[in-house]
Amino acid sequence: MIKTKVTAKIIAEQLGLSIATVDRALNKRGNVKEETYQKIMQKAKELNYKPNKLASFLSRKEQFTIAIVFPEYPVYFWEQVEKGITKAFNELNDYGLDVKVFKIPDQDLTRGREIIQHIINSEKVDALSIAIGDDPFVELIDYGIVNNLKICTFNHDSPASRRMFYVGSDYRKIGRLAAELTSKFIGEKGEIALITSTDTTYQAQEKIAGFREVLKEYPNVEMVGPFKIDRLNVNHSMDLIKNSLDGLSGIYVANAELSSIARYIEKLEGKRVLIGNDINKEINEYIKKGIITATINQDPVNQGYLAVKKLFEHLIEEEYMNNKELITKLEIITKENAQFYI
Amino acid sequence: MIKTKVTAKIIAEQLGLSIATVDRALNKRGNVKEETYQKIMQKAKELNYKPNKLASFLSRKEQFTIAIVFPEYPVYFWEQVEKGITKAFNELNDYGLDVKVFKIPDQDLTRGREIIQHIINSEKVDALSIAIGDDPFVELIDYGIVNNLKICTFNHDSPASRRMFYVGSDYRKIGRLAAELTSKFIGEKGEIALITSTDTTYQAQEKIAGFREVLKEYPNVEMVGPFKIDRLNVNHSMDLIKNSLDGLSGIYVANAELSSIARYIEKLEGKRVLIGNDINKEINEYIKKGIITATINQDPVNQGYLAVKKLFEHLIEEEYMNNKELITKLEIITKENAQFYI
DNA sequence: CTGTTAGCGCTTTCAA
DNA sequence: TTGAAAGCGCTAACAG
Repeated sequence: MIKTKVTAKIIAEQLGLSIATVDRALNKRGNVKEETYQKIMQKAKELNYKPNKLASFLSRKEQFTIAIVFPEYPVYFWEQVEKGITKAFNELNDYGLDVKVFKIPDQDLTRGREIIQHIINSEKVDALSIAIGDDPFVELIDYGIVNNLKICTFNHDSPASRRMFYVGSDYRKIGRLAAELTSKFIGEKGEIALITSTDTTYQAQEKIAGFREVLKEYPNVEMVGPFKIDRLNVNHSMDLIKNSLDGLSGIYVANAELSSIARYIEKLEGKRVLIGNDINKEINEYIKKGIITATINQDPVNQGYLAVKKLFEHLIEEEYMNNKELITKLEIITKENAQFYI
Repeated sequence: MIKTKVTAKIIAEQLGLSIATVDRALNKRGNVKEETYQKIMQKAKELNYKPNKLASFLSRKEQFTIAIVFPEYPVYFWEQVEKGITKAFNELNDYGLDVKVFKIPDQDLTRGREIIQHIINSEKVDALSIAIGDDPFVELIDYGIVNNLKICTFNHDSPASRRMFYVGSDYRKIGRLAAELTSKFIGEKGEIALITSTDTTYQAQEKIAGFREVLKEYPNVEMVGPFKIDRLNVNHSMDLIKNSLDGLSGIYVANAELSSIARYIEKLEGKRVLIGNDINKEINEYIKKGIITATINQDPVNQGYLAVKKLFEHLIEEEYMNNKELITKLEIITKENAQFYI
């Protein structure tokens, strides 16, 4: 049995209409008599018509440009995000997508503002994905939205803004998972230090809050800290809290200094559970050595991928998302499954 | 600056040639004078020409059919695999892919042989993905290969056959990861029971071997078992080993009866670490209750997706894979990240 | 409201 | 060894 593909042409022929009319009906572009419209739609359903995306895109010859803005630090994390961006680009380039990547030098929010401002004003971009933020960016995002840009945030949300959607982790859940893992690995009894960074971001706050929430479920586990570590001077910061670390069963490192801290911990006496976030080669080495017990991965590749892909789908109106949150999954990495993430 | 897309036409114009000649050169289809060929290739590189996949597929009008054969049991696992298959189908249907799904009734290898035999003889299929196996299927696979079918295995390999590649877990690694997790969760000290099924498959053997390997790294952890559980009579089988379970710190369930066993364990006195494989709603409930500590996920959706996608890429000769293994990742699921997998 | 026509970028005859 | 022409399935003027 030969299966003839059902195309708009087939429908047109069977109904004695022109392809143009069929096309107008199928795409609800109006200018079709109600009666004809019904006939076409019915025939389409009857034959199980599926429009061919390739042909559609090819003939429409639209071009879309998505700009994507994110920080540089920590490098290993954003490199993985960029892999996902590249993956989405390769997948969608033939469909008319162009992607422009802007990396913001470490912590330079002013530069970030300038770049975004410039992108909006250039009017050469259809959509924008932003991973820097906190409050000062809300008005900038809204300004872009008013100027007809489609904007989403990723990795780092600005919920107060009018961005269309957010792609990334739920940081409270990271904290929750960290608390669960650390508690279970220390045998649900003992003290856990929470280490964070000197700058108190919303994300860091959320992690701590989540951590505390879950610790309540473990009556014999206590948290000490949070201890703030200066990322430019990890060893010194650690020296300052060294005494507090004695007798602890576990440590959760909520900032990006996991490997430096692992290096420091390695030299200390005694064994303790060490949990952190994300992964790179260095972290992997400490996992192999048993210094780091486990790490929580934010699926950075997928974050980059979705930040582009979902925006593109939004642009072509395939999926319409307004004020949604696309929470990416949290993966637990230990010695025996680290190979899959590195 | 307006970026003109570089198409074969542009190259042709700039070189004063016809599109046909340019196309022949670009696709190395011969019948082009060496000199002309060089000119074209150089120009293509100079302009950074990238062929448009959509146009290429549309004009080539090839159709491919992939058949995919897998068991029904355990249902929740194969449902997830099927989701991945559907995802790949939806993604590639416009490119000319058709997928035919064959589910083999529980354990009925004879039926499996018949179906595969029939698929091969029908000559209506270009490629075949098989997830049932062990030795008796080797000659069947080789027969298909001889008959010009592209064949891969997934989830369940037949390494002795001439299949082009395998997509799925490394079962030894599952066992290894299970041992690491259980050991760490029990505080690296105590006895762990390993529960498996009555039929001794290669996969089960591998898991056990991996489990033993890693336990050696934990001097204070001992394994008891493996205990074989009859899946049609879980409670009875459990009753038989109930006494051995007293005083154990942990249990690793390597078969597909995790939720039944969790239900049984729930009623026992005392608390122990319980680790298993895969996830469904019922398993998730026991994770939430704290009966199941963690479970190891084989990424079934991705297995189904890749089993189709990679075969398709092989068919269109985009990626040529011979005798390769595509090992899918192992994910650790606990209470606080289970929501992402259900 | 409907149809005709040209064209997206590439592939494939067929003829020169 | 090269080129002209038709066509994949859909869309977008434009004319009627």
